[in-house]
Amino acid sequence: MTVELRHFRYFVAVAEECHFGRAAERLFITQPSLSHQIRQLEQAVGAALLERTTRKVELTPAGKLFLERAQAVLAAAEDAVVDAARASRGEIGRLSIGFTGSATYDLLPSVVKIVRECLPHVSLELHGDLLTPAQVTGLLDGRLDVGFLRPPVRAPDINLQIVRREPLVAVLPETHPLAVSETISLSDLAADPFVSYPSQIRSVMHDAVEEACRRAGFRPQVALEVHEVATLLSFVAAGLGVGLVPLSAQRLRITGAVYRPLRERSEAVLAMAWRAGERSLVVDRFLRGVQSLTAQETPIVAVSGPA
Amino acid sequence: MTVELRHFRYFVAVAEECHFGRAAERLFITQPSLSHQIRQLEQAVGAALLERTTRKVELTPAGKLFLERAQAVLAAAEDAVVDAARASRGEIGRLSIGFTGSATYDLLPSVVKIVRECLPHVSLELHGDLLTPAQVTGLLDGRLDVGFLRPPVRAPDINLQIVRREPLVAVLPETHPLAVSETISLSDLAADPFVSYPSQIRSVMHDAVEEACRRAGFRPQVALEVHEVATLLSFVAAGLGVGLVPLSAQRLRITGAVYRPLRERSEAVLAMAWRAGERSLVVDRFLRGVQSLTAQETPIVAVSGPA
DNA sequence: TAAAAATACTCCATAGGTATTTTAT
DNA sequence: ATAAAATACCTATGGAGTATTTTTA
Repeated sequence: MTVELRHFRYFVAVAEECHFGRAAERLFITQPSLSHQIRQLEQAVGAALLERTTRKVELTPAGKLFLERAQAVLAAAEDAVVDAARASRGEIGRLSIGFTGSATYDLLPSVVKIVRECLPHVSLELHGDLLTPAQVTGLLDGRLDVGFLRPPVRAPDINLQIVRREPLVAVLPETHPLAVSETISLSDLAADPFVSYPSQIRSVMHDAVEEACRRAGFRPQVALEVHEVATLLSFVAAGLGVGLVPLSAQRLRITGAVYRPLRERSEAVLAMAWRAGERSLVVDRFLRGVQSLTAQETPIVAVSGPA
Repeated sequence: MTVELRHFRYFVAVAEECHFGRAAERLFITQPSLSHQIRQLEQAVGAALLERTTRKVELTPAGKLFLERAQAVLAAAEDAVVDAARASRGEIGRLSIGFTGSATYDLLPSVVKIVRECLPHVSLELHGDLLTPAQVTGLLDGRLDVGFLRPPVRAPDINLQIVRREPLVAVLPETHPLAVSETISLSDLAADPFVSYPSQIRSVMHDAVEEACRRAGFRPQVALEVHEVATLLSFVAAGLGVGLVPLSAQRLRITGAVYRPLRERSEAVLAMAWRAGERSLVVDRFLRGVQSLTAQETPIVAVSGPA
């Protein structure tokens, strides 16, 4: 004999009514059938759950405990069904989103806003400061649903959409001679030590910096390599060198360092990534939400001049 | 169609195996039967839980959520059965015990000790400072399983067993003239104001005090009535009168008041009470535990002379 | 084309029904 | 004496089996 939900339902009815006849009526079955099922349950449990005489039915201590548990089981089973239905309609669910370092700061509020508006009952799981390769593996093995990262991504099965193209800006110690200029030319920094991004792990920001400098006619002398924009800022503020960051990182400020726009054209691309075969309604709605924002050409972060 | 535990079991197997054939094997049923049951489940839920092709089976987002819930439901159902069996064997359970004011202080540690030894997995619920009538109603309506109270109890369906007979001792302000004596005679207190127990609600301690004084040849002038021994002590310490308490209350001390044994014989009886029709193994074992202690004539509290 | 899920049907185990007996107040 | 649970036996729903078809990688 295996215990089924039926047994729980029947037991709860009898325990609540303290009467087989009334319980049977409530369950739309006959009293003998109910008696039989309760007997089966007691046999399966291996203990008496009800103390019955012909005048009254009452719970044994084991029955009292079982009643509480049975009610919990029935509620949990019901919830499982209802919530699965809701999840299939995209009403509830979980969304796991990854951010590359700089995007963490300015994109996160917009993302949270989109989710709260489009997907009110979806819980968010946010992973900041993930470099592109970490996000790609996260997407592929299911730990992430959506990633905000810097291309290129060399993986099939990952869809990409450019969310933002933004210029690089220079970060200078406030004591730097050029800190007095409104804008600066990248070539003026040719002699400065650079705080840049990891070269080993093929960071895209590293490449962007190298490329910008190459076009300005020099190779930067990299004094330090950092993983996070915040670290870069603190090193620049300490006077250890100059750096380049995406415009959006200007959100993040630190005393002792200033941002200055570059006269040269430069570009860092931020893209949104997701699994090509994505089925989830929740992810789908989120993607649409982000797309509608970027489509209307409203820069998610309004830039208000040099910091 | 009603969802049964069977559906949960089958779904979990398929979700874990990601393969109908293997899951069916594991469940000792055939693949078509399993397919049919899963289909029923999906119909009942009203959502696709599995994405199947002939090459692979994978979970939809709703299916992922349902898998977690289903596993929880199955575990809860299993636990309900196992724990009910344990409860019937008295291995787990709850025990709710009431104490009269004075017994709270000296009996509680012994009670906890008995439970920890005889009933290791039983959780204790303790209710202190309950007068006899409150305990009797608590026992009758099931809020208490056992009570330690002072007789008499005028209710059928309640079993009583005397746990301890103890003399009364006098509590005097330390400034009282008789506080210098080793022992005192109750009749010497005939002129003193008394701090005593409630007369309205037929407190047994009140009767015990009245009776002791009557036998000593006087009626006490009751200056104050209190509900708890601790309150009595503080009033005596404040010099508002003298009082009588059961010997066991000596555990409780207060600066400014002293205990003195009485030369007269006096007696306060403490009894253990429980429902006459008690079925619970847990209660039964507890009662036996207490009985074995009182039977061997070991006073639960050793008295070490006047305080 | 081959592996695996779905479909079509058949069968019997058992949930549930009816009639009756037992039991405790 | 009677209300209510247990027992005995019967019925039929539906869970599970066998054989087969459909699907897609």
